[in-house]
Amino acid sequence: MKEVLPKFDSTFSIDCVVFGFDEGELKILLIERNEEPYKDWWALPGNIVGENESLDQSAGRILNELTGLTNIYMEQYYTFGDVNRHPQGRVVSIAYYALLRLGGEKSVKPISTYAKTAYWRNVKDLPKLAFDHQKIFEKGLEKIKRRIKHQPIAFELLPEKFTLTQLQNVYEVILNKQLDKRNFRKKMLSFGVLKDLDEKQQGVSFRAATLYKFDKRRYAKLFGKEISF
Amino acid sequence: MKEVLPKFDSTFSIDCVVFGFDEGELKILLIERNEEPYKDWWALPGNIVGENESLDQSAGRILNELTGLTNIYMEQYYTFGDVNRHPQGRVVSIAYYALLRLGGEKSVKPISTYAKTAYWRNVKDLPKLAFDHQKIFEKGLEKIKRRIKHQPIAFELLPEKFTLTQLQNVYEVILNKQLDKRNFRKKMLSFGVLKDLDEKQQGVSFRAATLYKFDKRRYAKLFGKEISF
DNA sequence: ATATAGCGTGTATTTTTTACACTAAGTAAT
DNA sequence: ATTACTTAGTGTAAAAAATACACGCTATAT
Repeated sequence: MKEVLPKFDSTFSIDCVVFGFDEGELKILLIERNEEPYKDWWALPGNIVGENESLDQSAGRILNELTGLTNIYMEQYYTFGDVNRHPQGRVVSIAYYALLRLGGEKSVKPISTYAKTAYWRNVKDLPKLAFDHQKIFEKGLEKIKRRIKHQPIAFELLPEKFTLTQLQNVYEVILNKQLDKRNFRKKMLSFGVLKDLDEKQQGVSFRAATLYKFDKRRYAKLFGKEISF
Repeated sequence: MKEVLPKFDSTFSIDCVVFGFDEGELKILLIERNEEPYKDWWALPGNIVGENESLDQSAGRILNELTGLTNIYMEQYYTFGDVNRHPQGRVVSIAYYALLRLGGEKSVKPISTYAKTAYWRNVKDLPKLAFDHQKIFEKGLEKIKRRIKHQPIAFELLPEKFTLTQLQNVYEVILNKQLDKRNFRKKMLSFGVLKDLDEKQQGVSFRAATLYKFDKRRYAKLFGKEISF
């Protein structure tokens, strides 16, 4: 059976742009490579897809190995296949972006076997990246810029309970522009997918804001009625 | 060098959803397979990516082999990588959609070495497809539904000179809903990217409509000012 | 001359988006 | 307790965009 398919010296990998939102900044997770090629360079976390893994599984595994977390929100967005993108042979890379909650416990201490270190870096201040990872990152950022206008992905970057100001910050930093506070709140609340928790922020040194929660059930019921930001 | 990369029994292919618009209908190009697996089944045109081809090149080649045309508008939109999607081994498939002008000369007589036949089929009346091609098609259709609202892709489905009614038909058939004629025209013309050619339709048995052309230069100048339909 | 089929056009209403600034509430320091 | 400070929370008016809606015009065919 198998011999029917031509085999080249080729393989495929997954690369992940892992976004996190922390202290008003949009960050991504970079690793410092420990192996050739591009040893000691900064790179996006990624890996070869296993023989018996689907692409989504593989991306999930890579994120789990890196963060210890499961059930991370992620989405495939583009596949990079230039012939010479990898110096050691033909490697087609399927890119995923992931969105992570950093708020609160700051739980994400990246670990990885194949990397020396892993750090969160502000997307506005990235080092030079290995391979074509700069391009992969840029396309990923573009993608979430577009998607945040229609899909409720902003919540994936926030703790379960969040304030409207925090939510607005996420939109502002991803869309890279200031939004009007009153208009933002009016519109956001008008979608009817935010649940007022009758609860206030804790531990802030000023007036505490109301906490909200994204109401997935309500959103699901709106069935495709796209949020249009 | 190369031995550093693990090699599996794996390869990648391109599959194309080739859209065409003809006589008010949205169609795609299907081939009848001439080889195992799925011999005699209908399938999306596709092929293995060559060793020294980028993905875009490969998609271009496949389309060229099939239609004889070059410079077809196409766009990669998703990669399908379930472990068992191909019965003969691990084949990850990168999907492209293509948009073709069928109007006028009806020039596209599909040919292919690896297919018995190729036919245009209305998207509303597709046969059972090989592999996971149904899924690939559906995602492709979704994609252009979404994209036609923001990008000037409708023109790729029309001859260079077209009437506003034809343009409206493209939107209607892709969005799968009726649009108001006056509102459509008002909005479409307001973008300022249609050039009135001072020319009328020929050979129609009723009042001839004005022909328009998509003005790429003007569109490019609007730089990202997205059309929002 | 007449029938026919699609072309081309404007206005009023509703909805959505935008612009804009002050008071309230809680904390921290004195 | 008073004060200073910082962020929360709120409404309205104007502008822009989206929608709903119907008929005379024009070229062709007979």
